[in-house]
Amino acid sequence: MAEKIRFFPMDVIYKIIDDKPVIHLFGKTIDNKQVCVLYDKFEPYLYVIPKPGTAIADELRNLKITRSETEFSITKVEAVKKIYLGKDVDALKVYTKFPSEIPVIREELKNNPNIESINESDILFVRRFLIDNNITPLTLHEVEGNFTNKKLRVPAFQAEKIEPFGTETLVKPKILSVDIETYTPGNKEIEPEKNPILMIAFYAEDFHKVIVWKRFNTNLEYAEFAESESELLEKFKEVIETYKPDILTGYFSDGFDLPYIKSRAEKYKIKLDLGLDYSELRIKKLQVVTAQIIGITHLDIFKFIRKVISGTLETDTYNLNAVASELLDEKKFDVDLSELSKAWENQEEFDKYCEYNLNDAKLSYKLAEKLMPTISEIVKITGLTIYDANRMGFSQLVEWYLLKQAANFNQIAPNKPNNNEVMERRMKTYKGAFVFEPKPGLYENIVVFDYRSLYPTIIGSHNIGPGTINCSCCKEDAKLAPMEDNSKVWFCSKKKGFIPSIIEDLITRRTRIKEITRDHSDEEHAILDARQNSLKLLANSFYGYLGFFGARWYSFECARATTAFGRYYITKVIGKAEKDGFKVQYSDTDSVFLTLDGKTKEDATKFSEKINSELPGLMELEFEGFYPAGIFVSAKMGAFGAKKKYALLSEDGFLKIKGFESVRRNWSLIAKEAQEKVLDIILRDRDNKKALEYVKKVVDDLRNKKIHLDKVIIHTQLQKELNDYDARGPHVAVAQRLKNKGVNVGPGTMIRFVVVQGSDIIRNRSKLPEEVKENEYDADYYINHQVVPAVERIFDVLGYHKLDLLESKEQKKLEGFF
DNA sequence: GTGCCTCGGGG
DNA sequence: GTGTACGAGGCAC
Repeated sequence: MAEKIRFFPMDVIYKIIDDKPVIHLFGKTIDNKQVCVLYDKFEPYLYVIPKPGTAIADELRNLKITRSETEFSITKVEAVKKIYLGKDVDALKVYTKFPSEIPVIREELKNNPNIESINESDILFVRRFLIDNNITPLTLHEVEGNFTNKKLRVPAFQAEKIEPFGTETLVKPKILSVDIETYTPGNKEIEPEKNPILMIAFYAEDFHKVIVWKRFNTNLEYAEFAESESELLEKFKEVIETYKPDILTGYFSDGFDLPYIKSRAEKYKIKLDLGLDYSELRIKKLQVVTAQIIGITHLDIFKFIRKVISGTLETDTYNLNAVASELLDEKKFDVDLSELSKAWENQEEFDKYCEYNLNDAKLSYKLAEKLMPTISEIVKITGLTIYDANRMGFSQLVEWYLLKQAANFNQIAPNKPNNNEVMERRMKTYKGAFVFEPKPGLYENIVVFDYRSLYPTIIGSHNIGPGTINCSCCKEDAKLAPMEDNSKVWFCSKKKGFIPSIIEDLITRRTRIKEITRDHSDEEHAILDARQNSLKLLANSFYGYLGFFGARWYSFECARATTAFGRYYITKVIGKAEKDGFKVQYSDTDSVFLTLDGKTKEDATKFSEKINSELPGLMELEFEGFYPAGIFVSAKMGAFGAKKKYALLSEDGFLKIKGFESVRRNWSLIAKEAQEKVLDIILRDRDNKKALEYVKKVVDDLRNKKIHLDKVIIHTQLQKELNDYDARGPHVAVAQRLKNKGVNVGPGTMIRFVVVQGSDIIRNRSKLPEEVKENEYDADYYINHQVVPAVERIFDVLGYHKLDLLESKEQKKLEGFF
């Protein structure tokens, strides 16, 4: 009698058992128990597209290949009707017994003159299985079959049938976070062959532990001792075996913790057979190192953050401290790691290192917990396992989403480019977005409009994709894309293409979620927000994907047409706005800034309604906001190119500042304050004189040392190791002195310093705030290198000169000489 | 510019 | 494992 169970798949592998490939789906049952579902009825295949007018099915059926005394053969050939890049094709689905036979068959058929192309021969067996059976990790499935005995750490269930069951998602996977500290004498290189692991911290919701292999006096209840490093490693194994996490996480655990543990275990000949199938922790060294445990999802939260989240973060270094500060508002403990090795030898002050170790594990745990909704959504959209999604960038995520959808849309996927194609693709460039530079100045009554998801909606509305470009069915009466070189590019107007359909689906799903989000509680809100955000990230990646050299659905002309349409639509708004009597002040890619110029807000609303009534499909010009006042500042054309610099005052009194240095951290507080205050006075009080007087006051206060020391501290983050700096700026010099004092400094360390009076070069006058007395700072430095540069360009716009700022009441005459 | 190499993260 | 990988920045030429 067959039984039914319901479970959430998490990790998938296959093994050859009894001369058959057997899919193993590790996951969690509905009553929260680990399980492994086995399925042995899925067969490997590839697609062959024969040349028109040829018949090779029988030839294939009889094909026998012998390689190193093994015979490979095709088990089955099915004729299938498919769509390949927009064209209907009669393809052959060619099956083999084992997945490993697929590449052999492909190589054998590669040069067959009757074959147009061989496709989908490089899609991994388990991914093929998930796609073809519509199985999405982390969502509920019903399985029919029976429990069976297998040499696994979890119960095995032999399945006859596996089907998705509703929309339920695994809510709370058991996450265990790991972090190690190692012996690194002299703060030198990390050498796993030489140096032992000293301690390992674990952190989970209901479980905190630090294991150390030297005894010391402590009251820490979570500290546990091992007698040796090898015992420490055995205990590491034990913790994972008994805690049974669904997800093992760490910060850069792919590249550091797990490989280090593996290499120490090898030294002691300890088998790390943690896999739920008793397989060993696997470290794969390709271009990047990865660590995998079968059945337990290894989530390297650092990798996910760098690849997927980084674009939405302020920080530009992705070390644990910086990321935890921004996402969790928590920091690493301030512990000098270079002292760890000494403390280890002397067995002293060990509590703080244990606390440090546990805290790091806790931070990674919290990051994993916080990002779970986003990870989970990406998994549900793409159908990849967490493990796979964790290690992919956006172009790969888009591609796997397309591969999953291709099956639903009866498409055969294009192949990846070979080396030559990649090289050719890399060479090609094309024209990007339209930018209308603002004239520096102060403006009133600014209306901002922007196109919602401009590129995704263009792709959808204009049916842009490699399957619809320059179709023969529309050739005669084609509506051409507005290419800058007038080249003839059009997209099918009779049939919706694969990529445009997919992207419109993403956009409408996101819109629907956004609509219902506000009716939900906080927790549900966070999940829905993660969903809509993941959908947005993915939709926004399509345009880049079309122009990405490694893409299967690459199309240079499609990417080029997308920006061409983008320029067309934004310049259309500009043209119409001008015709209607608005004044266009600024525009970039998908947004326009207009001044009313005597017209009313209602006129502006009507204007956008008119535009919208003429826009195709999902395209929409959104009213972003109305601003009573705003200032555009001329941007320096420096090494970074033209920067967009403006500040707007909203109707409800908020300042919106873009591109000003005040958002950067390596400015003293006094400079930031001065800049914000000046913008505030100019936009809110509309009193330029008052702003000028304010700056003069700050300048005077600095001269008279009335500004507090705290406000002149400059924060700069070290980007690399001290020895790697050629240009030894002030922060590097200060860091060097810190290091000489025995403080551990390195990339990511925030250096605080104050410039003091004197005639020496700046670097030698940069001191730690603690070393400086209240009135020792160099007023002239802060005036000329901080405050004045911060506001100078704003006053330029108002017609004042730099000298006007410096002219203090007491020193008017003196300054005049400069 | 082009090509090659290193590094990020971790201790 | 039906497989393939990044991207930025510095330096020499």
